Amino acid sequence: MHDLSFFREHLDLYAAMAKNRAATLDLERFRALDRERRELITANEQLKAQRNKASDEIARLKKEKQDAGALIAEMKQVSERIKQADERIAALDAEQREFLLVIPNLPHSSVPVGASAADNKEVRRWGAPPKFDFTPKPHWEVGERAGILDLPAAAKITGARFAVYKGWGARLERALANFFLDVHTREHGYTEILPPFIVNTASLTAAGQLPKFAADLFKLQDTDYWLTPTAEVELHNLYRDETLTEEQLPLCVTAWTACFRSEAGAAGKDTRGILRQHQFQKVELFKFTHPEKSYEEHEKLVANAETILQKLGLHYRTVLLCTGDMGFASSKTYDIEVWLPSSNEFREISSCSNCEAFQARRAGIRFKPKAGGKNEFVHTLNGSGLAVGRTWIAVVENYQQADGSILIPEVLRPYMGVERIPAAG
RNA sequence: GGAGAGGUGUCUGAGCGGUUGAAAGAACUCGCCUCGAAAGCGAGCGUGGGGGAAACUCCACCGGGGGUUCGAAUCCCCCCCUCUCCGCCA
Repeated sequence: MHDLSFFREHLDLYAAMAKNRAATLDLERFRALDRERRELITANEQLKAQRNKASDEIARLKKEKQDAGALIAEMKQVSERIKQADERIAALDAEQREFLLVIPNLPHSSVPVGASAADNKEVRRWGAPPKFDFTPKPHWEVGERAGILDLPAAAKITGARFAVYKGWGARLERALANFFLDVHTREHGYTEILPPFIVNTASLTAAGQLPKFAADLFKLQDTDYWLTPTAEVELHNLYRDETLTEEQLPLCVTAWTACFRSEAGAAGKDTRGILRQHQFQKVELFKFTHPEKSYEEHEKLVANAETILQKLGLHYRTVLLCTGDMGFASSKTYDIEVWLPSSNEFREISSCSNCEAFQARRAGIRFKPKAGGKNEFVHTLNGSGLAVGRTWIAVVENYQQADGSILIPEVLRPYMGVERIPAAG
């Protein structure tokens, strides 16, 4: 959400942003709404001041045993007018809030302007694609052959876009999640959090998923509960409506969770294998930072995520998303894309965003400046560190062997207890 | 799920219809004292919004939302959360 007075004074900025992000924005409607609302508030506050004065006067008169009847009668009228104005203002507030809640964040000046993923900018590349003396198979074939992935079973238990991992496959998923958490907590200074996997409407609104993207989420019937689409929601809301001290910043947390997405807009896309699932595991990185340090911290966060791929020896590239491809709440986003040899392409495995004060304002997360002065909103950053399921795919595809076995990267061996997943499963 | 108790400022904790934005204590900040510190003494110390160059001033906020009233932290209703006991359960 945007700061109201900033928004009011920089409408041109938002008009330009809407164009770059392919969003629609009816500024005339805002102007009319804003004008009416402010005029009403001013007038109403004068009435309230009058009522407050009169209340004191009534109290005084009563104490002195004098008649306050006339004043009470007059205030009865005033109160009625205040009540009507309050109702109208509440309606305008709601309307204005709805208006502001669906406007995406302003992109940072370093973000390239563009319409789609085609305009994203590759900023670096690490490693090289592995060489095979055979044709590498897609992960679902390798997984099925090794007996570590059972998609028909998942279809029976639940439905499409779900997976059953078996034996070493399940072990690999668990090993990856543990490895990620260990690296981020021991080497990168994040505090581990294990949050609920179910969140409420307020949390989703604060993080930016609602009200605009309800269709992407699973909602629990007859409750205010939703399955979390990402631990970003929980981690962000850890400090909702709280004021941190400047000394606490940057506050870095990480969490492993399951994530649930309806994938409503992805019908027919990535239907083979487990690339796009309704349920997947992810280790999330999240930072609450000082506004002046957020871009510095953003680079560090991306590096923290990249470290995991380097340790796993997986070839990847890092891409700066253009205005048209960024998420709703983000000011600047890097995607990390890992190499998948079966399709000869890079696929997203992490998305790291600086949301500046956009989410903090929605959630009321401030900090008290050391030097004194007004409390300010923190900047929030989030990123996958990494998506576990997609890393599973990358390991299985990049380390598959001609005989159907899968070599385990060195760093994972302590977690797996073996050097390779045997061909037979 | 049943029965009860409770949610007030950074914390503890008063208030239970009218100078209460909120007593008191603690913490914190500044000053005095001290070689320094502790104790002591004096002063300050919530958030958001409107107006003003500023001094300052107005409005809102005592879990959330409604209601009663000239006036609500205080009375009534609904909801949420916490705690205790019982039941159930991983």
